[in-house]
Amino acid sequence: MTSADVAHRAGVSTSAVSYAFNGRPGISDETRARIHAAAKELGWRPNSAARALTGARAGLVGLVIKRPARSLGTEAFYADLIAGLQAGLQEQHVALSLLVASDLEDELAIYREWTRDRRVDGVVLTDPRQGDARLDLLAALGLPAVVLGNHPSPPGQAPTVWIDDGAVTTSLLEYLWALGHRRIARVSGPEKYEHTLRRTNAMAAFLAERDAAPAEVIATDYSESEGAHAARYLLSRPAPPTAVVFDSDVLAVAGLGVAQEMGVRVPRDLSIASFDDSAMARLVRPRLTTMSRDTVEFGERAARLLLRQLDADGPVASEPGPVVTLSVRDSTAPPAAR
Amino acid sequence: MTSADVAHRAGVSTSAVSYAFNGRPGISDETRARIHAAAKELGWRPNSAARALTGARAGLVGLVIKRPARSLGTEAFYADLIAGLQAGLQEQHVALSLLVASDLEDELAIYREWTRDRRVDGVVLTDPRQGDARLDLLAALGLPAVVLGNHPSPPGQAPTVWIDDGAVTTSLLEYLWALGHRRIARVSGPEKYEHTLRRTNAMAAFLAERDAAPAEVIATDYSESEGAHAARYLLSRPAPPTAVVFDSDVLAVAGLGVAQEMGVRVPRDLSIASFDDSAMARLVRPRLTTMSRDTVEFGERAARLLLRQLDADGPVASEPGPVVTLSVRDSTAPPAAR
DNA sequence: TTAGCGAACTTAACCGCGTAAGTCGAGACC
DNA sequence: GGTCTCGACTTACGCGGTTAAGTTCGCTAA
Repeated sequence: MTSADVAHRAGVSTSAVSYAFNGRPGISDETRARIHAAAKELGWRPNSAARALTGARAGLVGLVIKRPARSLGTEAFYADLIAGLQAGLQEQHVALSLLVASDLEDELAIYREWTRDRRVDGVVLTDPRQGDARLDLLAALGLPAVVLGNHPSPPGQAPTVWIDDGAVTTSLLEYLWALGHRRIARVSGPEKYEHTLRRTNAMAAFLAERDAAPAEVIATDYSESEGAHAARYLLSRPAPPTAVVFDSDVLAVAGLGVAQEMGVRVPRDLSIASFDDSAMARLVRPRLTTMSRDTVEFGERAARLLLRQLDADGPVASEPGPVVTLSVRDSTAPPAAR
Repeated sequence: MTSADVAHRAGVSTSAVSYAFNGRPGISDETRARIHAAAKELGWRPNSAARALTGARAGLVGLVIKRPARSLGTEAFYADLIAGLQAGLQEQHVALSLLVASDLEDELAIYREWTRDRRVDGVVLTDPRQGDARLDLLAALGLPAVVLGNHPSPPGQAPTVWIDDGAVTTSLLEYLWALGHRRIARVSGPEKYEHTLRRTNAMAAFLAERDAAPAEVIATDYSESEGAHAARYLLSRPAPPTAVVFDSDVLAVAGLGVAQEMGVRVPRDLSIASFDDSAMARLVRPRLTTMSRDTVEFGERAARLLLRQLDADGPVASEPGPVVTLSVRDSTAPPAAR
């Protein structure tokens, strides 16, 4: 079953089939329809390897995950993201290829190789940093990309599906502030990530506006152990915070566990809130108040933006991601009266 | 950078390069070494699209996930599995391609398409059932596969990396029995899966051997809501169980939440144990006693078995997966004296 | 001495598609 | 009426490998 079969059935040459399938001019509408009909009858679709070989689409999009492989399962983010990307790509019969890189050099090498072999048509980038080396490399390689980030990307760079973590942070803090919390601490992710910085800055601005003392922020590597450690530290201070926000739900659940062990009642003695929602946040007791973002939808949008970019010749504009909403559950309450 | 460049540098023809790289005879050891040296100097590796086109390796292995896309993130299993597969495949520069199927028909269609396009060299199958239609199709298509299952596969079928869920079940029950539990219930996964059946049978046999009453088993679709529902039902019986085992940790955590809401103290009034370990089991309070299996390792073994099968001409033998061990944590204790 | 043979390579024909360059016929134009 | 142009296709070649079918050549055996 090759394009020759389709060509024969439609009474044309294989190049006519190729032109028809790639939406190129030089084929009358009538013939084009006849070719598509023939292909449909035979159940033919262009062989992806052959297309990749001639420099056309490979029908494959890549995602590099730069985390220690073992930690992948801990967080729902990547799993949800993958599910979303999948859904978005499937519409155009594009598959997703996954690679786990151990460090930046590794990741860059993968992009080089993918480009060299035309293995993928484009890639999805997560966890952007400031002055991200990957963006420069991808631009140099000419490999189309879409970034999951915090703000529209500057012209000339890969488009971003963005969620403004600053605004999200502010919403969450407004809620806690309204409850009456004045000593709010934060257990964050690594400072190198842009979203971490954005949250930090937004929090600082929020408190400054209200003439409150700066928040204590403890950075972690997102691991349970560092989350637990940070929580233990915060709760054993002379004047412990009345509320702690955690950058991920794994951190939050780890923190919750520590609180329970220390006999700190949540939410009575301590309110806990988390960015990042997931099943875990709903499953623990008390259930966690979180900022919930539809990660699957986030992935779907990224996939579609990437496909649009592949179809378009020129640059494509960034676009906002799904709306983030506050899910108030049982882990937050007004601070206990002193 | 093509094989011609390498050939030129080594002073041979491109076919010599091809033979050398594919370990075929007809090339002297000396020449072979020279060719490999030349390739290394130039940083050349065969273009995967071109190889796929001629019917050789595509350098891609497929994994179809047949779960509602939204639920992917809930369970750590797939994420861990993916991480493991990745690690195992990377050794031979084989990538992983992922597809989410909504139902069996979908999944079968994907295998057909992958075969037709030679898109993947082989696939990994999870959640085998009895008389699994996928195995028949894959055999018919001649698409190499590896199954993550419960027992060595019968000759002529795709090899399995197996973990005997029956034995695992028995271990867990022995522990609970030794603690003194006599009314043990179970919240299981869907009955259609082989591992569910194996556990059910093992549990029945275990109790029968000890002249105990058969256990109450409630099947769910692995969702939090059905898990919670099952737990609520069990705990409101006239003579509630003193211990409940859950087939997955999501179910277990959902059950734990219900117990806490109902004022049932864990582990004092009720012991909870789970097959499937993950970060969540360690993060909740009380921490869950689980049978823990290294899912990442499971994936790695599957990947290596698949690669071995691709290299081998004939059939490859099944092999045991990683050892499953009991992790005793805080959710189990002797039953309260009546 | 010469046919025979196997090891070591090379030549050439694909694999299935994309596309630049060519062909052909019909209408436009002067 | 003859040349031009343009749309609609076709021919022919290349992408980067694999591999069946040669081609050498040194060596053995009768």
